Amino acid sequence: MPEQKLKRPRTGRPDASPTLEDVAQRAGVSTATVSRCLNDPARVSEVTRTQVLKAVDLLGYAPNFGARALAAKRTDTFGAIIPTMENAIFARGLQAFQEELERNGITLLVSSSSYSPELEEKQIRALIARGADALLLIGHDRTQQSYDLLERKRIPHVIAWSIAPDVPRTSIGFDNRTAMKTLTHEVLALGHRHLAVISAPRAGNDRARDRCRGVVDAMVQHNFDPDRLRIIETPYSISNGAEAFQTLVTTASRPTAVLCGNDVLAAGALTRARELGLRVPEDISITGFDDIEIAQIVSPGLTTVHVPHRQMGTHAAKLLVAMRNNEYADDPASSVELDATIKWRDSLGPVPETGANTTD
Amino acid sequence: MPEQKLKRPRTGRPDASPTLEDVAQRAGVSTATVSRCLNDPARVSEVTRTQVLKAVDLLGYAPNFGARALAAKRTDTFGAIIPTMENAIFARGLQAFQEELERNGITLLVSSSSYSPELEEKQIRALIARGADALLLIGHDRTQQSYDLLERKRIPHVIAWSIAPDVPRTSIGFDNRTAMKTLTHEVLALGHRHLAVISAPRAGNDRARDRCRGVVDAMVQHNFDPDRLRIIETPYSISNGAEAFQTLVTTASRPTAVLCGNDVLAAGALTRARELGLRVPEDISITGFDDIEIAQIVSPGLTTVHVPHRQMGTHAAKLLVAMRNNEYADDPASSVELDATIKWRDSLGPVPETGANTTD
DNA sequence: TTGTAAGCGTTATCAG
DNA sequence: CTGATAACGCTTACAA
Repeated sequence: MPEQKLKRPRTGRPDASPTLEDVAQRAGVSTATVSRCLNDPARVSEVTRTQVLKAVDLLGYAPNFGARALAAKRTDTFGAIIPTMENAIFARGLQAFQEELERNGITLLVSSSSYSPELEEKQIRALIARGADALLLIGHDRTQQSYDLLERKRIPHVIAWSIAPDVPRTSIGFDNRTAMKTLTHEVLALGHRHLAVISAPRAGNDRARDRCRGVVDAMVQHNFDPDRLRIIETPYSISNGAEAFQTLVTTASRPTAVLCGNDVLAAGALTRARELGLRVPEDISITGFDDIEIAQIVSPGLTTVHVPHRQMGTHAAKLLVAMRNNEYADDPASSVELDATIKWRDSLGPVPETGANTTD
Repeated sequence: MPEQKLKRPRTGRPDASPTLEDVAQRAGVSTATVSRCLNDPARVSEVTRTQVLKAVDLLGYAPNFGARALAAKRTDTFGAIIPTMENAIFARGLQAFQEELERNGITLLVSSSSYSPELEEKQIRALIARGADALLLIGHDRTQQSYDLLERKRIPHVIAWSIAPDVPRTSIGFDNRTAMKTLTHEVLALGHRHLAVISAPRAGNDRARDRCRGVVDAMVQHNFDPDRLRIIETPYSISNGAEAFQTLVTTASRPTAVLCGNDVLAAGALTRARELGLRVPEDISITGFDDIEIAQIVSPGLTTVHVPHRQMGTHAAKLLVAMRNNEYADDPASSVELDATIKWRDSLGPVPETGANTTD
């Protein structure tokens, strides 16, 4: 007597999750039909579709992620690697990125690299290993291995927060250098001659590097000697900003304006200025970069560079979705440059009249 | 002539990712052995292990996520659903959670519910569908369906940021009610009689509810009529905090102390106070809750309740890992209550002497 | 429009 | 200690 071909007797596991097969049985159709119903409803007849869908929610069926990934060779999961989650710099952009992905039925996996290219490489590997279909990366500085890996595995990726016109990579961002240069022009126009900048470490961080360069550009353009520009590098954090500021102002020749690489650093500088009894901007001017929330709650409000966070996030998501769907139609030509504009508040003012600090 | 059994000829796809089989062939062993090498190295001999590992990195092999998930029935991915990513309230705790998971080789999937139980239910479904092995949830308020789902699918989960001693669920947090009560005691001890609170909407948010209750508790204990306590509910955001504060102080009987449900609201209140020309704490006192970074950069520094964010995150992760490994050894007895203490800064001071606002 | 069946790349059970 | 081999649950040609 031939053994009856009864697949998956399901004995003794009354509570296990229902499978496609269960639904198929219930609806009296094949698993293929059920699958189609779920993935491409248009391809099945009205009547069977209703049958199937009824069975689906009767059984509370939900597809098995692993199985689907294995068979379809895609996870509908994208990854994003940002330098840090500890402050809000990337929060708004990431939020927008996520929202756009969600509209496309894609889940976001986020990890952070602590501003280290080596760590980022590890994260890229991890994300790929977890089946990320595409990746969002911040800035252009990373190990060659990272790029090779992305290339070899054919992982669609876009680079945000920075543009590098000369480089053949899809990116969406703004020109950090020009933005900072513009801001510096304003500072100089207010009469400041003695500037200093508090920057993030420039190694492995093209945004930080470009911003510093922007300051230099402006100085050069005004015929000031850029070698006299004091730059302190320190990781982004409120307290580091405060420390750096203190170092700067307790120096013999104190600057009249301190340009910070971002708002977090600037917030720290501002706080310390207050603690030291320095009035901003009467005694000293301070500027930020990013225009995140703290820029408007510190006192005085921070004059800073407004960065189109949400736009970048949304656009990056759209780009990435398109790239994934076109099966790696990576095209540097679809790169986008957005504008970063100055946001005036109160922390930047004219140079103080007292000549005590002038060294010119 | 029997056809030669040559699995996976791999013709024409020279760049596809190598599989276990490729590695096995290369190393001259079976796929089973390779798998063991990777998952339980102790169970294979020294020599073959070296062979296999050599082949592995020669080929740059990385396991396929979907296949592994399908076969092993686990993804090594945990999920976390937090009410919001828009401010830093949960950032530090989540960071710690993530770090601990990473130590255990687990990836974190984060999503946010916008403080809506319905949305949270959707997120729970989504995370489970994506194969999350375990879940971190915030607070106890959620739909019954959410709990049922978790139960039915046997998903290990812990609840953080809140404790509910009477409820049989594994949780790790602090007592929001008592913490707020303690803070209120201090406020009352400073002579304030006319209090107001700016809270997040209490529906679906047990933390917010408990904090308000704490204020009432303290008032009752001091024999003050809690009905005279003005409570404004508004979603967490700087600008909402500012608006609520303005409403409060432009009212006929202005409070001398405003207790805010969290630091974000308080920062808004503080900012608006300044804009309105009110000195804090000389004219009016303001308190926060959470002790996130902005609490120390606003001016004056915010007197607030320090919440053990990182501890919660780390502990939650440990708990969850243990639960997953013990195959759902969910035990409410392993719940942990941490301490939340008052962090004194400068925004809370004695009640102003001018009797203009006293209504007692 | 629907069904059949061949994978997808692992893990895990059992023999050897 | 190692090798066959049967799942795992789904997608997707290919046929009917």
